[in-house]
Amino acid sequence: MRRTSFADWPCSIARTMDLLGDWWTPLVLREAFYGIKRFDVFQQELGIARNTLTDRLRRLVDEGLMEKRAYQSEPVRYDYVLTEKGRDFFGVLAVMNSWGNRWLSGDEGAPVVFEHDRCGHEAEAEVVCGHCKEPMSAADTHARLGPGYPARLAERPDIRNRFNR
Amino acid sequence: MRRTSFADWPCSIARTMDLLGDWWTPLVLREAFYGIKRFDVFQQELGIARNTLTDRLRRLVDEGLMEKRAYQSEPVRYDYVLTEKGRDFFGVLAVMNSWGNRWLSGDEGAPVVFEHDRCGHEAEAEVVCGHCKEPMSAADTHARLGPGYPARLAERPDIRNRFNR
DNA sequence: CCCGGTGGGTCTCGGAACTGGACCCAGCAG
DNA sequence: CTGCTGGGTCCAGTTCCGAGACCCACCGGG
Repeated sequence: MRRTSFADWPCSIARTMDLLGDWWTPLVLREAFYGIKRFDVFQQELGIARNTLTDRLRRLVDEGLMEKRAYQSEPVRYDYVLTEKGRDFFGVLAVMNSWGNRWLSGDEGAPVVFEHDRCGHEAEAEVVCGHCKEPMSAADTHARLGPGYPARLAERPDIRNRFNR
Repeated sequence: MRRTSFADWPCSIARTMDLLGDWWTPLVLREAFYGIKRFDVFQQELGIARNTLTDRLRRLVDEGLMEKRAYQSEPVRYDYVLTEKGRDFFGVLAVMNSWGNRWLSGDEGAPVVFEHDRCGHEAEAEVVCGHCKEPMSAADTHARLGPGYPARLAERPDIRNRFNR
């Protein structure tokens, strides 16, 4: 009775969660963005069990978000660096950080803030429409079937209903 | 030996993952953004086990992302609607959707795309700096200690090192 | 008055996943 | 030849997850 897999659902959110949707994976990625590369450092900073870390790193490598590199030989030692696919995931973490700063901080304020080097200011991440660059919120955005949506499913009345407004 | 809790870590990403970091919760929220309100519909659309759904909805209500409302009495029937905190989570899902569309779609293209009502165009979500409104990426952003970071921890050399550039 | 349907759940149980800790191995430094 | 470093694997115990059965209040029909 294995966990149901979302990898084949026609939904990028489900697919993303299938890849990264456990408690540790995003934190491993966060460490990687902080510049952590080595197994031991990941392990110490996160306090994660070594086998669990092995597992997460392997999955991230398999899925192409990180790369395992031998950074020396004799003795051969490996480290883990982000690929472009992995670096591109930064946006998700940044938005998650902003949401958490807004809603989960106590009176003392945000634990960690971002600074944007290009403008030199402290700033929260914001989500905007890729076309008009205006903020994008649930109220002014809706979903449509894309080209990759299975035609067979798109016929179903509940699906049509959901995407039809 | 319960799962280690991230709720008290000085990191909004960890706190967010502690709340929502299982496979189902973001999908329940996705359904809510599609306009789903009722228990049965969540259950049928996701194919989630009923007890698991009960659990996820209860946590979302406890954490203030959703609200349980009696929408009729005799018999009393409940539904679940997003609160402001929950609606604000849309950004995270939108960015996750965009990332998945970019990296996890096959040849046939994205399964679901967003349309931004304000400009009327199909558009992917983009993450920008809240200050200068320019795109924010891992390369041009770095993290700093915020006011809510515990002073005691901030002393530690590994922590100082991490946030110091 | 009883039969079944609807909506929103709870109970049970087997299998999977997470955790902590012990163990492993190659190279090298003392 | 002992022990340390770095990058792991193996194992046992506990907890969590998923499927499906069961529950209960109300309603409408015959």
